[in-house]
Formats: sequence, C-alpha cells, structure tokens
Amino acid sequence: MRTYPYSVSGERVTVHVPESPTDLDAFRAWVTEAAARGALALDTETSGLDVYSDHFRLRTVQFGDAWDAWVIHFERGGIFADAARWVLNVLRPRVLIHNAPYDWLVLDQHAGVPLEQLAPLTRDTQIMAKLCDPRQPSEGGVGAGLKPLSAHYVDPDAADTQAGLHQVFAEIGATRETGWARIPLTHPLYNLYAGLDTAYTARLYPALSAELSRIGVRRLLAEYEHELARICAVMQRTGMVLDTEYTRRLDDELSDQAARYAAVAARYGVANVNSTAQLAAALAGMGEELTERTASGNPKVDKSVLLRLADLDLHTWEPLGTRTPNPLADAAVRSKRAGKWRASYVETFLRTVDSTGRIHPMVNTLQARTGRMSITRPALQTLPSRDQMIRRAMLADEGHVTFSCDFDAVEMRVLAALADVTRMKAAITAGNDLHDFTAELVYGPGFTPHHRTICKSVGFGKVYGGGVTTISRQSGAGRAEVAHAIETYDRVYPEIRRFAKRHERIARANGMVTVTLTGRHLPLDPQRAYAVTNYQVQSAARDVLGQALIDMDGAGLLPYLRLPVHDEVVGSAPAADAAEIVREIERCMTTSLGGVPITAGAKIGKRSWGSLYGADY
DNA sequence: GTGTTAAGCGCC
DNA sequence: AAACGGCGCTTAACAC
Repeated sequence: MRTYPYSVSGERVTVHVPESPTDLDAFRAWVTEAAARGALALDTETSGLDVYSDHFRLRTVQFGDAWDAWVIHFERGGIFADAARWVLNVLRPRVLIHNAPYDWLVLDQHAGVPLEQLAPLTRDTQIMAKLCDPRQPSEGGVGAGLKPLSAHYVDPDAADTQAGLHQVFAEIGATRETGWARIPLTHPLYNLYAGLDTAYTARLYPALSAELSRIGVRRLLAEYEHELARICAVMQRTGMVLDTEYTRRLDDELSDQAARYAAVAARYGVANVNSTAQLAAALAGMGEELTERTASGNPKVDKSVLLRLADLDLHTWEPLGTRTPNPLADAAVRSKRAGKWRASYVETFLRTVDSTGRIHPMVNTLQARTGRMSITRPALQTLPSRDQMIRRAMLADEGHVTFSCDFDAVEMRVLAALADVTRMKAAITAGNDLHDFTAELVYGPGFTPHHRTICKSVGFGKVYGGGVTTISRQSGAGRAEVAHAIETYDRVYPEIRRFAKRHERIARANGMVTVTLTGRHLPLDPQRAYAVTNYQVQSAARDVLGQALIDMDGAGLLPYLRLPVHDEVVGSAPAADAAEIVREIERCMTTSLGGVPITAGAKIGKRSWGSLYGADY
C-alpha cells in the first residue's frame, strides 16, 4: 500500500493506494464502515474526455470521505477493477460526485455500472454549486470547478490538482492533451491529486448543503436538477447517428468551396479571408467606405457589412440590385461561410463520431447563468437552420425518422404569465395570433404586415431588453416609427414595465439577486439590472422545458429523445410509431403557466435531421 | 507549445 | 434616458 498524507483545512487527509489483495481487503473494510457512516465521494481519472472512443481508458476510480481517500487502479483490471465494481454494484452506497454526468457515463460505458443504477444514489456537488451561484468565473461567479469551489467553501489553500497535474505532464514530456493518457499509473502526484479530489468533494457537500439552506434554495429544485441531469446523460449516452459518408463528401465540398473563393479574394490582395485587417485594407483600397467600427475602434467587416457590399440580402443571400456588387466582399463572405461550417460543424462531427457511427454530444444542464442548457462537442444547438446541409448529416436510428417538437412562442407566453399581462393572456388563451393581436391594439384594425413585424420585434425587445436602436436595426423600421411603437406597446401592455420595475427593486433589496418561479437564484449585474425581465423569462422557459423532459421520461419516452434545444426537443422514432410517439411528446409539452396555455407542435421528418429543414432524405 | 483577447458567426 | 438576453466554437494576432 502506498499512502500519501496531505493537509486540508488544517486536518490530516490520507490518500491510500492499494497494491495487493490484502490492501484491497483493507479498502473494502474501510468502504463498508464509511458507507455506513454516510455518503462516499466518488471520482474517476480517465485518459481523456472522449468517453466513446476506442482508445479511451478508465484509469482510476477514487472513493473518499473528508479524511481518507482511496485510489483504485481500475486500469490494472482483475481484482482492482472488481473492487471498484463491488462498491458500486454490490454495496451501492450513497455517492457524492462533482460533475456526476461525466462519471456516470464513464462508469456506465467502461465499468459495467449502469447509469440508471448510480444516478439515483448520487448527489452532484457541481449542481449544488450552480444552484448557489450560476455564474461563470468570467461573470463574477466562484466557478464550477472543484478547485475554485474548494478554495471558496472548504480551504483557501486548496490544492489546484488540475494545474498540479499539468505541471507533471510537462515534466514527463506530455501536454495537457496527452498527459491524462500517458502519465504512469503509479506517479505519486497523480495518485495524491486523484485521491484529494474526493476529499474535497466530501467536504464540499456539507458546505454547499448549508449554503443552499442559508440562501433558501428549495430542496425540490435540487432534486429536479438531478433528475434532469440523469435524463440528459441518457440522451448523451444514446447519441445520434452520423451519416459519415455524406459528412465526408460535405467536408470535401466545403473545403473546395472555401478554397475557390479564397483564391478569388487572393486576386484582390487578401491572402487570408479570416483576417479582418487584411479585408478592411483591401476593401478600402477598392474605394469602399467602411463606416462601422468594432468595440476597439477597428473598421468592422462582419457578415452584414460584407453582404451589403456584395449587394446580397442579409438573410437569403439573393442579389438586391441596389449597387454594383463588390467581388472581393462576395468572395470573402462565401469563403468564410464554407470555412466556418466546415471547421465548426463538419470537422467536429468527424472528429467526435464513435466507432459505431454515433455522436454523443455533451449536455451541460446548468451551463447558462439563467439555468439554460448548453450542448458541446459538437455544439448541436447551433447548427445552421436556414440551410439544411449541416443538419442533413445527423440521422435518426436505422428504421427511424427524425422528429422535432417545439413550444409555440414560449418566451412571449412566459412573459405574459409572469408579468400577468391581462390583454396578452386573453389573446393567447383565445388562440389569437399574438403579433396580429398586438398590431391591431397598436395600429388599429387597418394594421399592415409591416406593423406586425414591428410589433413582433418590440415583443422580442421586451424579452431581451432591447431599445429603439436594436429593435430598429432588427426590424428594419425607422427609429421614430419604432419609438412610437414601443410607447404604444407599453400603454397597451402596462404590466410588462411594472413587472420589470418591481423585480429590479426586489433584486436591489436582495443583494442583486432575482428569484425565479422555481426558486432559482439568479445574480444580476448591477449595471445591467434591466436584464431582469430576460433572466426571469429565459429561466422560466427553461424550466418549462425541463419539466416537460421529466414528464416525457415518466411517460417512457426517453428512449426516443436525442437533444433538448431550448424550446424544442429533437428525437428519433420508429417510422411506424412516430405519429403516436410524437402525440405523446406534444402532450408532455402541453401545459399552462399562470393561467396561460403553453402549447407545442411537432414535425415528423424523414431519416435525417435536415429533412425538417428541406432535405430530401 | 500554451494561453489570452478580439472579432466573428452559428443557434434559441 | 437608455440599456439585446443566453450560449460554443474558430481564427488571427500576440505574449510568454
């Protein structure tokens, strides 16, 4: 047995590393006793983050409490792997995990410990921490990592085990990328740090529990978040089928396209279309006037500027016929788009696909400061939606079709409910088109489609906190017209402004924290207190989707779900049963909030996700 | 090589 | 009086 002593909060913590059958007996004896006393902290060390790749290895599984940590060398297999499995499959203690979905999936895939079995035993200290403060470090939050949280809640001198290991990686000639796989299993610091993480997690748990009670976050909210984490981890495990052949072809096509247009740009002296400085200089040399500036004062040459110079419509890219197209701007914007789509989407698909042809995107259930989820590796929430070509790469399972079910204008409905907007609620309940209804209130029965567009933009402006400038830019209407629309809008729906004012005042009295319907505590930036309406609405809409996901799981629909996308779910269903499954999903997404009906509508496509956006397969 | 910032662009 | 909310990812450019 190797043992490594360390000091946490002035107390001795011992990291034990069993090396023999006798050592493992001691480990089992300790686990049995410790599990009888309370929950055990659990952690894993792995070769990387690509849980579903063929070269992924589960290296160690660690168990600990506040004073002792045990590092089990799972990678050695045999009695070592058996010991770890015994704890989780036979003893089944309550466990504390920091960022549990990752360890659930690792143990599910590589240790034969089903996620469905481990999840109900788990308390996730990262979920608890994010409920205490959902902000990222860049926004003034503590940070969701074990190190910053330990330093904040447990011991100011908490070891930065990640940074410590990065240093070790450098010493053995490895990088941050390769170190996790290459570091020898017996490296003393590797074992010390691996063990310490469980000791910190074990100490974080009571501290976070106390903090949640102190600030008054409901227990129910934490339980709901753990359920959602499990549901989304199951979706991640299932993953989506990638049309690999199509994706490879697309990769080549986009690559050609990017190169072809880059060659055109090169003729105008732009060696690199992604260099804004080069583009700006060349365009200026052609006599174009670049009047817009970036935040740092440089000439702005983004997509909207380039499309205007190329005489193309901002959305459709159709020729406008308003000026002589600038050939450099045209080539640059086309080359950049092809390059961006290839690098951000197509290449990530090919890089992350597993050997069975599936993609397992990571779902971060509490990523945004409003509670919204994010999806990474790849970022499947952000695929181009105007063109089907990227989504065409993602398929439903063999014999299945892709479906999507999205809420109808959920943010406006949530706003109507939260702010109790009488006329808006009545219109929604009556089944009227909300923007038509608003346009009639604002402009009278003779309102035009243009008026409707303005009212729609003003509605978005209310949700996002936008002013005259942004609403005018977004709707294409003149400033005066927009200003008048906002004024009238506020008169016909006075409750929205009242809601904003009231919540701003309460937040100020409450340390700049606004509390949502579900009891989420959202810190506001003092200089952006107006964002309170958006936070309330966005967060409540997220929880409407979260509750729907829980209801879908309860109805046995989870096997058909693939992705949550803010106000929609995407899934895969056997072609013959799709209509029925989608009906059930619509039912789970149909609810009401504060007397406002929340409805959802589904679309059933062909096999590819792109078929819902016009693709023919 | 690794890390950071600015700029840009994709989505809801 | 005015205030565009929330993300992830890539490249360029630069610092160390």
